[in-house]
Amino acid sequence: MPRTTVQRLRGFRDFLPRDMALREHITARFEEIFRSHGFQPLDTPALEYAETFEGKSGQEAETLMYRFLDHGNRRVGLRYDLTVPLARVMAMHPDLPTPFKRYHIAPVWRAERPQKGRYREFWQCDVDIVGSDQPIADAEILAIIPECLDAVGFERYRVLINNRKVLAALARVSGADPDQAQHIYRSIDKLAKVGREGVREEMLERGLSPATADRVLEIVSLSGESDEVLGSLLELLAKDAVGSEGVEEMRSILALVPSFGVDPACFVVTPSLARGLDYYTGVVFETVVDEPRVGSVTGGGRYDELVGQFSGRPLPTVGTSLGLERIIDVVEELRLLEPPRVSADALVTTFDDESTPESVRLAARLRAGGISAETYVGRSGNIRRQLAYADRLGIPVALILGPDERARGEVAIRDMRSGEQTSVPCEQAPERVLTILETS
RNA sequence: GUGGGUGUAGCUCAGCUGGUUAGAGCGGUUGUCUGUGGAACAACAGGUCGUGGGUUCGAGCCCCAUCACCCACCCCA
Repeated sequence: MPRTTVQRLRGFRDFLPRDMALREHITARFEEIFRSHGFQPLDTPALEYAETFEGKSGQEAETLMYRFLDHGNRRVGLRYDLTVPLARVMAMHPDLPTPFKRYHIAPVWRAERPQKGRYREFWQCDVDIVGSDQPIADAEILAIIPECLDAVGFERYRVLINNRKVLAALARVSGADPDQAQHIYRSIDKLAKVGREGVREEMLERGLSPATADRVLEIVSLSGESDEVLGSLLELLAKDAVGSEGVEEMRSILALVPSFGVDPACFVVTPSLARGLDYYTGVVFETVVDEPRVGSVTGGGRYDELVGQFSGRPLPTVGTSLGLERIIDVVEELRLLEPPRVSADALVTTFDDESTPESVRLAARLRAGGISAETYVGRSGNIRRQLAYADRLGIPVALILGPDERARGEVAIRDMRSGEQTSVPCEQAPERVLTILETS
């Protein structure tokens, strides 16, 4: 028989049960937090008209989109992020009450060269608030980031914040040509990576004058307490109305964040933060961790024009994306969470074919009592093999229903961790199993 | 898209300067053990040495190409 090649597409992964345990645990925590803030669930198709995604995120992003012709010769594409589909949904459902708060946990696809912390199919956990231009919306999104990261054990991270308006002002104030603005953003974004000299060199290479480059560097190198940096920024950009507005926005947002119950110390105003996606119009932010080096684990910002690209009627929106696999990489590397067990709580063994129905009924009784229970589905008999099965899967309780027990209307219940085993009347089985589960 | 590294069993690897039938540990299955897991012992299964070509009497080992994976750049979650 000819065999099919056993191969996965590059950058695509299988998630085995041991992987799923952690993934689901983490997404469940995020979901809990999102819902506790009143965000509602949303899902959209993986595949959409290519046009939906085009002209939204930027040139760079577009080259990374999976696009192709379907059987009906339609130009289609796999979603590149969850933000653009949200904008499309808002435009298609103008009756949705605003402000609209939604979360969306789903895979996205990018045809990049895979490497550490980077895959072609990966999951984003997005929260967005559509239809509010108020600082409280930005503040709530920002506050949720540390709440989520803390919930999965993160201890050291920084949420960098900047504002596109400040960036635009920076380009104007330093005397660059308007068409050089993009070059400036590109270069300064690498400040932390290549240092001042590296950024300066790159700006000169891209045709900026030394005087302009130095002025850019002066502003971008500001660091320290957020209040101080904001104050200095305001002075340096005083002549620029939009830039000053951007600074004030950050000030009012950061002033509100502590009221959400998060420690403001993790937020760092970072004038060099640019972010690549074209649709951002106001504050932008991303979270970085120093160890392990996985790049940013979250990214987001305010995009007030994107919905308007679909409906003609702009809706101010702010949101963020948490990168599931990078967060998992950190959690695994630093052993921040114990992966939960995904096996059943109890295994009911089958002694022989004749008594198997009784074992099946016992498992059903356990389930009715709120215990996840499976009956061994391999060949009956050979208790040794069945206990080994429970052991391998990490099932903490095994039940044995042999002739001796049946004669007395009992069942033997074995605590797989301690090896202790006692017989109890069948009716008491759920109670006994629960006791073992609680103590382990 | 650009640069670098690596490809031998499911996993981690060994394989002496090219020399008969390619090995180990772990894992898997089965048995010792037709009423008891984690241990031990034994057996078995599993490999066209990534693929194609070349050099050679002879290639897992040398050369070329190609593919895949990893790392970095670009960009990003």
